[in-house]
Amino acid sequence: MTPDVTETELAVLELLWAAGEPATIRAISDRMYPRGGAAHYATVQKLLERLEDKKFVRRDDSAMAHRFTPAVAREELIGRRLRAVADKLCGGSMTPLLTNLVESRALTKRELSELRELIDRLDGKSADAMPRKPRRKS
Amino acid sequence: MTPDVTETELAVLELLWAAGEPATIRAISDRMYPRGGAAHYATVQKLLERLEDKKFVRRDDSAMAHRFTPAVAREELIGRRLRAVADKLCGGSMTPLLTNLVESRALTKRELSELRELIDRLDGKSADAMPRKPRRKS
DNA sequence: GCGGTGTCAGACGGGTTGTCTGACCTGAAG
DNA sequence: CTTCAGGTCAGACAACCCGTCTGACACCGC
Repeated sequence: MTPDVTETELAVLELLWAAGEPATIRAISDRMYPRGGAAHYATVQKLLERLEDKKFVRRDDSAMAHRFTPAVAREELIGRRLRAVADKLCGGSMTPLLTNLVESRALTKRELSELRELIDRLDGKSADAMPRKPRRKS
Repeated sequence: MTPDVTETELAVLELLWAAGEPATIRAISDRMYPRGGAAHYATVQKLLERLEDKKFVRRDDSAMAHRFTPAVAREELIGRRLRAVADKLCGGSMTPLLTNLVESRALTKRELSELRELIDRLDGKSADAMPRKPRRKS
């Protein structure tokens, strides 16, 4: 369930994301393997086929040269992998990931304050308790 | 470089973490495969060997029954995987992970405020020259 | 000696992954 | 019509990984 993409499949996805519009196999192939022959073309073809199977790209086969577009955004992929980490290592809870990130000093002061802003915004929006005030009901 | 552990290898690591003290192959094997034979024992042996190669466990071979202890903490593993995600999907920057995590609504109000506490603590410790608008405090 | 308990090296079988080949289809140029 | 460039599809292929398992050997206490 909830499959993941391979390294090379990810490279294809990256190109699709970068393209911003439906792309053909040749377009991808030419970028991935400049002066690559028919074999490389076929490789890309197979990668796209597998990506389609896993629902990571959509295929438009109305025209003769099929057009492919990403079916998931990069953030979606990030989310999946984060959830995978949380599932396997934290019993599904995301909090340890957060604390690990914050404590690892991998964040600049600037990022820290950005994060604080984010929390404040979300805290105010999604929930019902405002600072210092008791809750209301929706 | 920077190898990762397999699903089953992780199971072994979990047992080592849970044990809290150096454990022998048999101890692990008995827990992983109750009423498992010599084959399962050998499986655990191989798993530990590979874990040792990857520097995830340390081996004490002074006594006849070697004792194994984890060489990395769970948080370390979490950190590695997070960094892997960041490297492959965010060009190495951790920020997208953060925003994704926070925006995914996977956090309860309680966790949010805990996180805020953490940030406040860390931010205040590392440098406190930054004036901040008053934040409610407990 | 012998059985129980270790260790170590290595094979095996299935699955995945990237690569590549071949047969077929189609539309346009010669 | 034939040819041919460009597509599509199915499938083979080698290499690798991973969990499993086997076999040979070492050590100890009885």
